[in-house]
Amino acid sequence: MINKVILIGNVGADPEVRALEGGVKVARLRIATTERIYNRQTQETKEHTEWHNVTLWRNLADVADRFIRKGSQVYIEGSLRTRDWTDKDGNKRYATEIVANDLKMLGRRGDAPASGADNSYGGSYGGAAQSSQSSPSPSGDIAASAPQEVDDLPF
Amino acid sequence: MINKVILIGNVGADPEVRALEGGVKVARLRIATTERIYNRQTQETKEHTEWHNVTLWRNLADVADRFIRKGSQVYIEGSLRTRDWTDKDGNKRYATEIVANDLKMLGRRGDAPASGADNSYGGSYGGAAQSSQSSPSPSGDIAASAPQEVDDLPF
Amino acid sequence: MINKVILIGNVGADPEVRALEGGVKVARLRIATTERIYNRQTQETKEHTEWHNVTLWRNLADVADRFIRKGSQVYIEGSLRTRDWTDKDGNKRYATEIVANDLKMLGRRGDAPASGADNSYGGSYGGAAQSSQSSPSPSGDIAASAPQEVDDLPF
Amino acid sequence: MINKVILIGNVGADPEVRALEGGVKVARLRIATTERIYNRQTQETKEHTEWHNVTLWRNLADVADRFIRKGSQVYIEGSLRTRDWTDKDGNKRYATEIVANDLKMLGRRGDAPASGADNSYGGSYGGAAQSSQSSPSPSGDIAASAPQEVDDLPF
DNA sequence: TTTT
DNA sequence: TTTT
Repeated sequence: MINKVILIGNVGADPEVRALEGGVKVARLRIATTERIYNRQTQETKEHTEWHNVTLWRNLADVADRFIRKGSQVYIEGSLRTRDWTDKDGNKRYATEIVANDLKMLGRRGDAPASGADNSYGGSYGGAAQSSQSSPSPSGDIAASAPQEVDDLPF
Repeated sequence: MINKVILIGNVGADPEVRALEGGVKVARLRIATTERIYNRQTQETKEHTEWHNVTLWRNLADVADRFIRKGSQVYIEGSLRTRDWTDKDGNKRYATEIVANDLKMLGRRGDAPASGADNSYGGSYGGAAQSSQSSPSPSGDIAASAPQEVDDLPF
Repeated sequence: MINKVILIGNVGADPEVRALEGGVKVARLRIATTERIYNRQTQETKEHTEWHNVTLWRNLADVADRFIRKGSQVYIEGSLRTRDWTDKDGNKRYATEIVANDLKMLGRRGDAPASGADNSYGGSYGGAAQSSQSSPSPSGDIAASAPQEVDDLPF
Repeated sequence: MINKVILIGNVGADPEVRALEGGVKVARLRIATTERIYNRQTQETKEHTEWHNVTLWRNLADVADRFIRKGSQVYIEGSLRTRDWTDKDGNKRYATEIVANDLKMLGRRGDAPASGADNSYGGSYGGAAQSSQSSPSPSGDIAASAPQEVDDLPF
């Protein structure tokens, strides 16, 4: 009835983007959420990083494609989906992913994702990606697979 | 950084509960979240049910053990955790679960999980379940792995 | 950037529903969320009830109108909105409300809101409301101001 | 039963911090959440900024005091609380606030809150603030009853 | 004003 | 395997 996931974390690699037959765009992101856990017994703090597979469709895929790079900090809202199949050894396999329905870029406008600040992008993307990199990388509120509409709200 | 899941759904089977060496209690729940999806093209409404594996520890496991039965409607808040191992065929396997940090029972006090709708509590559960059934079955706000404490809040 | 409220609670009174000029429907709900707070010092448990003003528009208003009654347990997702005005004494006044973008009814189908099970509804609503009462009162997944659409998703 | 608020936004001013008798620390933040709303009729996009009053206690107040400045981007999780009183004109007054139970700083480590983008920290804050500014300003995951710090995230 |  |  309610199946909701909220993530804030860093992107582990540039998004994988492809277009399905029919032109529908899909993107896939790996997102790390790191937490520190204090063990009262041993008085030690341990760090645990969890990696999440996020799938984005259409507009959200496009936003990811244009603005998200390895190292970007993002907010994701979505829902859980587990796919299953039978592998070559005849075993039932499962993979759980988050299907996004919202995506926001965090940090300030000029934020350099990852090591991109100091260099490294050099020539690795084609013209379009290049230019979107050099254009002002928006901070949040891009996105919205279903842009809100209003007509006569009295406020 | 933020790794949060919120579920509202129905429990597919009585909880599996066990105690680890050391006495720590763990429970496992299967929770179904069903959504209806309207396809504008075909004008059809399709239903999709997603099944979630939820793990509860200590107090939350105890609450699940005592109050949750097949059919119960519950609210779960928790975080995603993916375990991995190598199976007998040498393949890397993954399983994603939700580790609960909050659990509330939904519906009203007298709500019958599952077939209880017809008022057939009388004898319909075994001894143990009986007694937990006949004790005041709380609606919500049981739980709390980390019970809130207050001492001097000025409100 | 993110302004999100999630409530699960009981409705304090039947919804107030009206139609604006132009036919747009609006409903207002009062929702109580009660929590129990344990004070370790005094070893006492105190209960605190918080009352929330929820505004619902269009489809959600219609769902509230038809299915929600005093005592209903509901899930609300929405966002915070504070209105301000100047009162007759010239003071700036503020009122904060939750504008809903999702609404689900909790509990099982046959759940009686409040004391409605044993009586009281009798004749208190007009024909339409009556019939909607006697029609299957949906548990959840009614609603959706923005119904999901799918056309070519590969799952 | 569930009374949950999630905010991501920018802080409008340095936190107001004070200590109650007994030494308990409290901080108050003003947080702006801005959304863009597309009006299909007029094909215009309007921007709306909502301001939230957030109250933080003890550890969270301390974190706010040390690390949050005007312009900081933050994640807040908390619950709604409405206080009421009677004003000098005898009117019942209400004020709604969010009592935080989690706080994370967003953006990367070196992120300059507000006008800091140009590296102009030099002398712009008073002594105490200075030192907290010059200490490693963590990006997120400080905070909370279980303070979390990061310095060497590999991405 | 709801619920437990 | 739940619920509607």
